[in-house]
Amino acid sequence: MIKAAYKTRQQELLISYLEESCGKHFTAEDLKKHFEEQNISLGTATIYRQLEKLVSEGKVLKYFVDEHSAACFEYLGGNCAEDEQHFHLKCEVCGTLFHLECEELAEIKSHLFKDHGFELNPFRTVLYGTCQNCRK
Amino acid sequence: MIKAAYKTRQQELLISYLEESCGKHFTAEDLKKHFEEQNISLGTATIYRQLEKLVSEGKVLKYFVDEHSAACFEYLGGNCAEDEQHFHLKCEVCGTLFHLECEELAEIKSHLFKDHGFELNPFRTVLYGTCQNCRK
DNA sequence: TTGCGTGCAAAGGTTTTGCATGGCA
DNA sequence: TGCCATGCAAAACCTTTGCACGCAA
Repeated sequence: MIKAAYKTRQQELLISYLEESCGKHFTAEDLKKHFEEQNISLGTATIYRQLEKLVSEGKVLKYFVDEHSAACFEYLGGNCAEDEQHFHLKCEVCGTLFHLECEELAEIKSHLFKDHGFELNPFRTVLYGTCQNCRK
Repeated sequence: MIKAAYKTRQQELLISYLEESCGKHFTAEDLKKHFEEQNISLGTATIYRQLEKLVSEGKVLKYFVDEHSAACFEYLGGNCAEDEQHFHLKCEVCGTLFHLECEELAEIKSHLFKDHGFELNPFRTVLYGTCQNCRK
């Protein structure tokens, strides 16, 4: 049984703002404030529910900058969502989000699968570390 | 000004249990339950405060598996600290947290480093997916 | 005796949930 | 009309903090 998935005004507002802001990241509160400033009402629960859906579709990435502070969300865009074959690297120093090419993903993924029976979900996985620039 | 750092019964109990359970991970709640089962009283705040101290001393590792669920703690001190470099695999279905062996870690890590200049932080990174059991 | 550690309960912040209402198809 | 999405408030959740008391040195 498949859910109907209606289109709503709130959904469109949220997605369209995220699309505009590709490459930036937001907390749920950031988003709420943004719409408040425009006198657009968007409930917190709605924001979380929409974001969760987008995350599970691979259109938005969710990650954590600080240990126990709010989650960050970042739009990955239509083009990225299409092909499943990429990883996300998050630099803990500068905060940049990198996209890792397919070959490496395939390598790691198949390694985990063959040797450990573990089927990796690249949508949800974020590799944390330090990028080239920040290591200097 | 240096703090006095008293030795307490609770502290000893906690450390000794962690030492026994080297290589395993716990949430604060796991620890609390463990001591409750033995009819040993150990307040939640005390557990957090002791763990925090151990983390800052580098004897215990603290990491986050799921977005907003409890932090995991793992003893690093003493004998097992050596090369206990491992990855964390989290099954999205059953919720189990697995520890991945060293060789694979090294492989993935050096790959990212050599080919992408990215220095992976294995403590912070959790690989999400589906484990062998849950794929059946 | 001094002052750190403990334990309880309350506060803190983020996210989820229940439920009535609104709105898409 | 049927049923999903929304929004509010309350609940849930983990963790931190305030404060009085206990206990190590």
